[in-house]
Amino acid sequence: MQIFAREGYHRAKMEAVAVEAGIGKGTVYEYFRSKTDLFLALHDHMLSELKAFYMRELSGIQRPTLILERFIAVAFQTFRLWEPFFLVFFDFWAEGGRGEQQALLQTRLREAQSVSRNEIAAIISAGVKDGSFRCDSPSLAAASILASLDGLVLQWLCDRDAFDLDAMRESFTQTTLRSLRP
Amino acid sequence: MQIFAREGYHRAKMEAVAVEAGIGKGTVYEYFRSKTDLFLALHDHMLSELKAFYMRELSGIQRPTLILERFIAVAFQTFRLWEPFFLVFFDFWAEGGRGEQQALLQTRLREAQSVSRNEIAAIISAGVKDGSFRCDSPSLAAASILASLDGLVLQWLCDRDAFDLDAMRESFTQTTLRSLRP
DNA sequence: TGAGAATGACCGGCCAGTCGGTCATTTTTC
DNA sequence: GAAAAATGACCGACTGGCCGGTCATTCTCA
Repeated sequence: MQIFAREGYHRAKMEAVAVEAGIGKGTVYEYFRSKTDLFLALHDHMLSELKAFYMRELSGIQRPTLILERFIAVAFQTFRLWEPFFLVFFDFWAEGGRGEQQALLQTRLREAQSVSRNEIAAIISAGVKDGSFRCDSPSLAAASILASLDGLVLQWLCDRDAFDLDAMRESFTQTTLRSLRP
Repeated sequence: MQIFAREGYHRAKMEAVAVEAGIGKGTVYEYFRSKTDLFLALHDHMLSELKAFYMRELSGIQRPTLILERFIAVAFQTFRLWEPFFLVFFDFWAEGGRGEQQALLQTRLREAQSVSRNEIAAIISAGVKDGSFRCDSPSLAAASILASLDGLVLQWLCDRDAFDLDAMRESFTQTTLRSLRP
């Protein structure tokens, strides 16, 4: 992750990965068939870690409004906490948008997106049911929220200084919750 | 643009660019010092074209509400119209987030971001002044809107089928305008 | 002592960038 | 106005370095 985050997939050298891991280059190939394989494995690992983090942080909360509020807060936390993760993720997006050639990668990307979208949509739906939210299409709303977060982390990473992350979180939370208010 | 969009910066070959342009590889180097130089020039060109497109589509509209509504509509139009552009832009984001090494690129990225943010913020401010909007921080709101659009195009390109662009535009427009309503 | 883990020198494909040369067009000269 | 000279856009074969992946050898440990 260190190497891929710093250099990007294409510039990252297997030699550097081995050195960072404190092993020989050949040893890397004992565990991963190829560079692509390593990269894919890294992605899967990070994604499951991230998911576990969310589960941990959101477990036990009942009211949809609070879950959503907390979700956004946690998302903003991950920006800083998982900065290398997102740097690596950039490469996935860049490749995944290309399609065709990168079928494997694209499949994972889509799956990850749809899983998180469904999860958020479920929370919104629950909120609609118990009257704390009003929303015509929870799925669209979920996609929109996730897109915003993607876009925000992207902007932040491209220009950390121009971005007051805390102010943005505050503002974004308010806006999002207000847009769902009955 | 064709080649960079289809292959991504790193996979794109200068040879392929030359073939696509119907010239010899050597000739490319008569006009661009290096691959990076070509890529940067492409970016600048596309950005100014895009800007011109927005100017054309938004000129003459007076009321802030209508400008913003139209802006969002045009943005969604560009998703389809400028698809290759955004594919290329992915690479810029992926590299620009890396910093250090890519100083030139990052500078451009930041500048482009801040220019568009200021433009949107100005529209919102105008709306606040004439009473058609309510907003504590036009700058934050603008950043949020742009981030959403970035994230949406990203999601769409990664999975065009799972995304009803028109429905999303409709929903996003309503949500955004509602969040600014006094 | 041998089976499996670890190693890093090495190989081969790849590709950005170079360079000597061609040729159509323009300019100069007589 | 025609021959000669100058120009510079264009070309693509070639090179040098880079790096993913391999494999013969060394190491480790039970």
